[in-house]
Amino acid sequence: MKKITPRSEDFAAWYQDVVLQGDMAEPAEVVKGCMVIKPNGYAIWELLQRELDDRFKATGHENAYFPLLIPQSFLKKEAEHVEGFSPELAVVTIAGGKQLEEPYVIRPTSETIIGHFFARWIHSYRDLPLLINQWANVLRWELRTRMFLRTTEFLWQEGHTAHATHEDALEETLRMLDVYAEVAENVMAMPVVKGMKTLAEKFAGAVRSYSIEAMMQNGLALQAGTSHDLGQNFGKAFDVQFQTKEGKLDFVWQTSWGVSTRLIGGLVMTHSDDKGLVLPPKLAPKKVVLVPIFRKEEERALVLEAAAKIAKEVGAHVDVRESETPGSKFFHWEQRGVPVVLELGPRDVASGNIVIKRRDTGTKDIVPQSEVAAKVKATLEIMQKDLYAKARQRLKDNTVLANSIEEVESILSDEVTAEKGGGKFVMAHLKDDPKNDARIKEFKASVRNIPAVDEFDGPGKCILTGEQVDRRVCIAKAY
RNA sequence: CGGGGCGUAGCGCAGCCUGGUAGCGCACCUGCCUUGGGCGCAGGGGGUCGUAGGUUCAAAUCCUAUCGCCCCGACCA
Repeated sequence: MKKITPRSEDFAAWYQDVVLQGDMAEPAEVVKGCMVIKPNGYAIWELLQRELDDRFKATGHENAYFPLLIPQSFLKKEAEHVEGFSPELAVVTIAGGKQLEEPYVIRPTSETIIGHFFARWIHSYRDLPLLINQWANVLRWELRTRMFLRTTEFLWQEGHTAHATHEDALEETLRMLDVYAEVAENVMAMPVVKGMKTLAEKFAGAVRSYSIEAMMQNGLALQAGTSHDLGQNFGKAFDVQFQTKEGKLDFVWQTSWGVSTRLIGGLVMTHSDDKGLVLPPKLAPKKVVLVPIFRKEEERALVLEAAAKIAKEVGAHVDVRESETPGSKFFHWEQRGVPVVLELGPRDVASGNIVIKRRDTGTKDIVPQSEVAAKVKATLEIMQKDLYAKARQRLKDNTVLANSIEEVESILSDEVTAEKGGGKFVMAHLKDDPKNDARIKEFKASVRNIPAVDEFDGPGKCILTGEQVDRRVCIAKAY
């Protein structure tokens, strides 16, 4: 059986091993940079989709679907947008055996084509706000890919909304950022730093971008979700005008926001260990698996009967496979991140007990069968909380302050970070200016965001320009 | 696109230097035996050695060309 590379040895190899051994996905092989999401991985995505979609609906959004192909000219209508995405576009030039008069691009994101349709649908302030979400695949020709974290094609949702005022649009932008942060923390048990992107790092075509940033076990940052205040940029590019209450014409104020299957990569790198996948109970397709154990034929019937009864009570999957031994079943479910595994053998049938094992801590408890349902429920709840607490502590322990550019650079230097597992979130005072971002990039780090909540010491002088800024920004190396 | 590595059974690899019957581990199939952390034993199936050309009596092995994949970097959710 193939071993999982320990995190301490090679974090990137560990990540690949966990994904493969957890049977979540595999490289598509015949399609460059793409992956096949296998049932075990897709089930996690479905649970995550449900959690997100429920919240989108609860905040007034409706789902819709727009075409995969976008006329090439659409991309060019917003200057920054085309500049930002051009390098990574795949273009359809031939269809039906004929050269197309105007090529289509395969959507890298859908602001442009949605903008086009918004222009047709919106005429009055009464049509606003328009709150649309799309679940879709998009394609970006990335130079380097990693399963879930960055693939050529990926699955995501993209919210697109139009509002009558900038205030409304900004409120929406921040509301959805909050939704993302809430799902990340309460569902994925993945703490995040919520904040505003610098001007250098914002989405191509946005006025301002906001993000949630998570810290992986090696200390690298992962941008886990983004929400954009698009201002009137796309409104003007696509002529999305409406008549105000006062009878004047104005362009709509738009937002867009998205999270992707990348979240699954973040989930893996937040909780999993050297034995394989660890899933927070809320995102575990199988929360409880019961492994029956028996020797003799007469034991078999007794054990399976008891197992079926208990499984029904606690909602467990019984692993009845004849071809595998209990030992191999334990490894099997461990690698797949099942939060709780129950062991039931002749000893337990005789004593009326059952063995309950937690995936994250590896601890085994023996409890009376009469209490197993309550015990499982409690264990799942505790595990969800513990995973979050552990990740929160890691984020806290690896967030440090720095008061000079030299200090930032030395903390993030190659000797201690990246594959070595010593990555940090470095908090420093830095003016939001692309020139300053460029200086940070010199040592392969970036400003992740300017936190919405200042948990540190308030205003200070920019470590590069000496100008007064109102809080520290988060600097880190990132995926 | 720059640097490095690799293409041999489903997967992971050895064989290549020094040309001569296609090999190992895992997985798979059959039977027996086992089952509280990856059971064991016996038998079995499966490969135009990435592709194309060349050298040779003979090529996985030597030569030439070509295609593809992976890793590191630049780009990025």
